[in-house]
Amino acid sequence: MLNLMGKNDKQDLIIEAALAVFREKGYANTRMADIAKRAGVSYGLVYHYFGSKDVLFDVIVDTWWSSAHAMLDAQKSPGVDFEQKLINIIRFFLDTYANNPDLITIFVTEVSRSSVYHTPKGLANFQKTFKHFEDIMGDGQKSGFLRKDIGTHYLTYIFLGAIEAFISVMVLGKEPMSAERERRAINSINQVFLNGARVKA
Amino acid sequence: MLNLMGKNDKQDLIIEAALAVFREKGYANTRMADIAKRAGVSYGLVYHYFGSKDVLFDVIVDTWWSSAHAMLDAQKSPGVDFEQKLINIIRFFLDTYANNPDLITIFVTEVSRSSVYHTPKGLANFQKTFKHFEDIMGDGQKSGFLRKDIGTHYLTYIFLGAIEAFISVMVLGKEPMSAERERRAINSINQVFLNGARVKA
Amino acid sequence: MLNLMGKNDKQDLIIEAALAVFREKGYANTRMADIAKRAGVSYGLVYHYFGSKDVLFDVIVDTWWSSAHAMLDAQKSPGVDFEQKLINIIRFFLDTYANNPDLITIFVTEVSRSSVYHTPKGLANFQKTFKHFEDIMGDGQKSGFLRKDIGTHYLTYIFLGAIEAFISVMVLGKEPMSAERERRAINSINQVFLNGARVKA
Amino acid sequence: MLNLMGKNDKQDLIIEAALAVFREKGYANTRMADIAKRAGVSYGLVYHYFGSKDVLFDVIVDTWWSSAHAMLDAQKSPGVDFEQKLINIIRFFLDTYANNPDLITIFVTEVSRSSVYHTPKGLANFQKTFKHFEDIMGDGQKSGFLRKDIGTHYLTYIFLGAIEAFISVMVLGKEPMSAERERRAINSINQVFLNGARVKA
DNA sequence: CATGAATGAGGGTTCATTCAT
DNA sequence: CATGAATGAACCCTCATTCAT
Repeated sequence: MLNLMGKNDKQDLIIEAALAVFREKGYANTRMADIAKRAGVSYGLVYHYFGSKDVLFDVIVDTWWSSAHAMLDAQKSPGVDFEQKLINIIRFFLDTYANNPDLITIFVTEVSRSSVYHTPKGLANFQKTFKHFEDIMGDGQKSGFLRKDIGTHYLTYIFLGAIEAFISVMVLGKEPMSAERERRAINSINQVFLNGARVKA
Repeated sequence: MLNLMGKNDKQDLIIEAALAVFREKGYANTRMADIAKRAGVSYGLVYHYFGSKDVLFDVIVDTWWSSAHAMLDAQKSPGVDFEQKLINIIRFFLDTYANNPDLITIFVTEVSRSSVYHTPKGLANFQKTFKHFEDIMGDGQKSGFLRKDIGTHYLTYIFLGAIEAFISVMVLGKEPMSAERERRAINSINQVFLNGARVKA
Repeated sequence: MLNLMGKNDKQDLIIEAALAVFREKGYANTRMADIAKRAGVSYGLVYHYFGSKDVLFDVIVDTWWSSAHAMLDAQKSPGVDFEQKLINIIRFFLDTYANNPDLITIFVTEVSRSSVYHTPKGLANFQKTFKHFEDIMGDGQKSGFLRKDIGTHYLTYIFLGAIEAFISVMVLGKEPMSAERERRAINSINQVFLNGARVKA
Repeated sequence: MLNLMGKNDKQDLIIEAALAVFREKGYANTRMADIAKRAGVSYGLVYHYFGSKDVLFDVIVDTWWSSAHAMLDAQKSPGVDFEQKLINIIRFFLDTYANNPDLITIFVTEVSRSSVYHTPKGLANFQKTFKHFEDIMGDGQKSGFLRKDIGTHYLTYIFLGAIEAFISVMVLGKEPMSAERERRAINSINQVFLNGARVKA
């Protein structure tokens, strides 16, 4: 399933082992020896390929940010219906949770807050993502779809926050994903974000 | 400003120093020596009062959870207008950010994801909080204020997610809080959550 | 029962607590705080009276050596029957075990080997005791009671070794003492030491 | 001289250094840094091989108990003359003293009392040894060589006590061993144990 | 490529001791 | 006499990283 480096060799074994161990124990409690053992290689080899624990973690984290940025870039084409864009974005996160739970768990538990706060690179990636969202919200306002009396910042808080909260609860509760759950999540987030939670008069 | 223990003695100095250092460096990179030095006390005194780094951190984290649980409990009284409850909740987070930025920063960067995922106690606290939110949303549905076609889980994702996203962005960007910003945040989150982001027909 | 210092006050409470804790945990694993807590006093007071952990331990150990030296001195009077001397000596150890098990346990487990080997004072006390035994054996040879073809060193090894082995087994096995057991022990040690273990022709 | 692990590598260097340092300073006052320095290896290598100070000590102590148990097992063959068994046992201790004084010194000063009293493993080893001695004494009684009116417990106290006292005095006095001294020790212990110290009528 | 022995700086923790009250 | 808050040197252990083979 996963083949981050393009070569199905020891490097991939190490990456996959690292994903599993980082998810289970968190960055601070992960030992390079754990990763090597899980990958079935000597731990000299981990250094041969990745140089340091930090670099290995970065490789994984970059995988995440790259895919997120790519997905958000893809939503910039003006031809797509706005509501469909929102659905695409939600679906991207849910699919990642379904297909690569280790990766998104690491993102949620190790990167989304701590690493973003404590490293310049993390902050830059976060801000880039946030900017993507704001741009999309700005487009929605320009096209007359979204209300203009709420700043794009706030629209992003609500929409991104909802997705993140959903994913986080799945991760924190280690809940499995299903097609039905995915359908309902997309619909609910979309419904409330666009139409509000209040009963209409 | 802060006086968690009710006595303005060495224990408080240590707690305040710990808040500052944990926020600056994160749990993993915090040295007990840093805390002692910042508090202006000897190395051993931190252990005299708190026993271990872990316990010291827990004391701080418990402060947060306790105040959050207390605030949410207070919203359970049926006499209060539902929309006012939402505003109270949003305001609690914003006020904490304004008055105790170290505490909420530690919560956002060290506790809200990582600790919740990796410790049973963290998970329990999170689930208790989530349950509080769901109960409130359930009350809103029963009273006819909120739509019933969206589950309380999803309503919570949207509302809690929005608040958390807002606070997180403030924390991550180290942005200052102001009365005007607070007013606008409350209004925006409330508006979109209740009425939706879509332009009305 | 025990009143080592002659005053039944805090000092005695501390000594008694120290006896109990040193026996339970051994010197290395005994905390001054444990002793203070067991005695029901603040641990500043332990220092007030005894100055240091080392001194406190020494006070206890000296109690032992003093009583042992005094008993052995008392056996020097020429008027006493030699076999009775041996019995007196054996009985002294057994009675101490019965009346002050903490003290003799500390002697066996903490002093008799380790402290004797590692401290000059311990060695001096041991050598003084050994000399006492040798003198007694020498007297036994001079009076024509003991064989002269075995050096007093070796006679001491056998006799002292037997007593020590008996006491140690009691201590190590935490076995209770009884009058019957005491009678048999005295008789057996005496019998074998004087007449040998071999079946007579 | 000593090669406990069968490979003359770093592990052996560490074991040999540990023997020397544990003997000189005792367990409590031994620093892992001392052992590493004495062995001429880095600090971490001691942990690489032995995991902890405790384990390192245990490895050494197990060496002792194993050899003692093996020797005692070897005396169970019925074909050997009983008096020769006693001599073999005495000689084993004296030879160990001559060939591996560090090991037996550690046993006498750190293990024989304190560790036996304070650790279950130590107690079990001691009891196994004591049982060996009792069995041998029981065989001596059955074969008609030893008197039956003295329990095997007491015969063991006398015989084992004598050996231990002899070795302990050598250790505590740091006395050198010689062939002549060994011959005399064996003869004296054997003589008194079998025939008694009393002048025959 | 691959191994794992070897390194050593770093950090949490302990606990005997001091001293102001 | 009595207390216990305060001190800080000492030490065990961890683990990322290096490097000879």
